[in-house]
Amino acid sequence: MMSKEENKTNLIVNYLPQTLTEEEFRSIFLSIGPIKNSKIVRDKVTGNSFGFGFVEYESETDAQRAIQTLDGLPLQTKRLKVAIAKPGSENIKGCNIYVRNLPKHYTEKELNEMFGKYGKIVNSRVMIDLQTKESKTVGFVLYDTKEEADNAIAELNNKVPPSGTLPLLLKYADDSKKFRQPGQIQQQVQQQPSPPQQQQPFSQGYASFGGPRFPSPGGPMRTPAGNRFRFNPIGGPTNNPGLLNYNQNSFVTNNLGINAQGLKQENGGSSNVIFCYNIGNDTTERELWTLFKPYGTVLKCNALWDAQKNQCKGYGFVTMATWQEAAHAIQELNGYYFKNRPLSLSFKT
DNA sequence: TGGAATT
Repeated sequence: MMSKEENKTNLIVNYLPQTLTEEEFRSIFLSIGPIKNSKIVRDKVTGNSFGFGFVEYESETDAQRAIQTLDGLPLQTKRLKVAIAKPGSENIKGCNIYVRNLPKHYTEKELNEMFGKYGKIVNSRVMIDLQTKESKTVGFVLYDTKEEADNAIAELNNKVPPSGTLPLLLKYADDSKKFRQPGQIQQQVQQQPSPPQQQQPFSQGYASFGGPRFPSPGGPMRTPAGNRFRFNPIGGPTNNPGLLNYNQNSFVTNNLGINAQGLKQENGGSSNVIFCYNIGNDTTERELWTLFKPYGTVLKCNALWDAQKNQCKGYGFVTMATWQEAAHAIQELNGYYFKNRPLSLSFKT
């Protein structure tokens, strides 16, 4: 058996949308290459996703390609973070610190400066209030090792930062494990993707400074904001500057009501139907469903069939549950390469 | 008193 230190094929994937199914998760990563296994980590009792998962590839090359291609992938209101998973046997628990009483003006930058002295920071965040956009003066710092976290708590707990007035309160973030304790059984895990579930409104995403983003120093490559790409679950990635034509800091604002590139609520706000042009002539309705599912509840997929040529006519229609979901899908997928063709998406007129 | 980074 290969020693765990050599294993560079197992990836940890963070910031998964809450509603992402195992099937969708797998299909995104399968587009890179063959997978040994994949799993979204869930609460054993409720089945709720913890928002992260694992994907193990058969080859290191594919694992690296998955990082290059999928790290930073926008999915619903989040951006995936993809990195090599540390071997489970390592001392990787208790590395996450919860911080209270941060000075109001602190962002991750100041947090990293303050905490970086005590070790390698894998991830950090400052929570902000969605309404006021102000810091909640609460944050998290995830270190690489337990020793670093221990050291930071010993050095910084109850200390008043240079620009602050209150002493910092530091705790191990998951010492209580409240949310993982067995509670009352609510419902069994639903394995089937159907029936269509109600999507969470865009505004329910969490926020930290910069919104869901490419987190802090120390981790593997971050896709820079200037190197945006679209991901095509079937045809592979391609550069496309049209994606996320708002800056990362406006993520939260955009989640509250999409208003991008000509997609305006006044052009009906009523049509849920997307006209999909240039889908090629071998595209199935199932493929369309897979393509659009990350953007909401797909009610109907239709690929028009040419009976004479016995092939798809090269266009179709996809009906989403709401105008917002349709707008979101158009915003994300228009111009995006699907089976080596740029999709042309618009509201059905 | 708080999100979701080790199955």
